[in-house]
Amino acid sequence: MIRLSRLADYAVVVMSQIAVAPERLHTAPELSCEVRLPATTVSKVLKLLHRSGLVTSHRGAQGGYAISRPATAISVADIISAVDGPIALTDCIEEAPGACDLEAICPARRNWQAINDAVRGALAGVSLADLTAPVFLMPAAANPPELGKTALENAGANRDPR
Amino acid sequence: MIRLSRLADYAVVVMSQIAVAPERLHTAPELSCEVRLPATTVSKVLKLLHRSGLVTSHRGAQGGYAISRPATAISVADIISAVDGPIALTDCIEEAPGACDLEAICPARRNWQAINDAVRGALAGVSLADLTAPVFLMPAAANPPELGKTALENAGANRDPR
DNA sequence: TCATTGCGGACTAAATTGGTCCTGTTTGAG
DNA sequence: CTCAAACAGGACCAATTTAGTCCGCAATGA
Repeated sequence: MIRLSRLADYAVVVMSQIAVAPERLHTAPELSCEVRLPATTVSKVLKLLHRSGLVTSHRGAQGGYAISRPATAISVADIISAVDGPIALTDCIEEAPGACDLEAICPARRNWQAINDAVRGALAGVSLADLTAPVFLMPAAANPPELGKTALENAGANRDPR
Repeated sequence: MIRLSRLADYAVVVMSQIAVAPERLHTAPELSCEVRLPATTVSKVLKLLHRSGLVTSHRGAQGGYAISRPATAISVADIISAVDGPIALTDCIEEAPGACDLEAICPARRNWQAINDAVRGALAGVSLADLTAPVFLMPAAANPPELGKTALENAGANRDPR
């Protein structure tokens, strides 16, 4: 189903929650409660987010987590890859060459990279700030125009209310 | 890992193979051989592709599968959803409302749809013809660590080479 | 009429994932 | 100085999902 892992889903939700009060520290139990997810699981997610530098942590009593940079500077792609590892639709994207014995003959192989980048671009085009905004506008508006047309912008154009 | 199911991967490869000789019929065993995948599995994939109308089938001796429309009119998104079902990154996209008890409070929920569409758009933007074209390769084959310019943009530009 | 080929679904085995738990370590408060 | 609150890291198990196989049936052309 080309589904996101559940942990990645959680991560986005948790990050959104933190982003609501960016200045404050948030403890794992507190977030767990706000977000209605098991404390241990939330904790696990937070650890992963911390490892990738998306949140800062403070140990000890009165400790907790805080967002490490403005929500506009964190993309959904960042969050997903923090929990799930690099965004790679197929094995042959991250594996060493030779891992797949089809390499020589597979006409698609060559282009998986492009497909993958398309998806990654789409996810990179949505920031955490976009998510918490009450109404999600196409982020092209929110992003520096120097980036040029983003995948999401295109995607937005393609957006078929199927 | 936001990974494609292996079956979806296979499906793309198999479709590519069929697309190479669009006029001919291809039997499952034949394709299995060309693509170096177990015959039973290839067969399974072909059945799924047929159900979604991506290939036509002819039973009986001398039967086989053929592509149902020009490769330019089949997108990667079509193939993936034929095998894996609708492209839905999270549960709450396809499930009935109320399935998730976070609905009321989750600030991200509302926007998953947009993210999902972005990804789907990216996949819909690449056609089977693009995949089989020898030169779908984008100029920046080694893409930058930062994903400023997106693959989709390039992909879009390369679209429909003939 | 028979070999070939697709059709549909049931079933099993393996891989992945989610979720829990346990044992540190750090640090502020009392 | 001590204790409790909080994070850190990893081992572990259970449940779900997925891949892959197999079976009997149906169609069809030689």
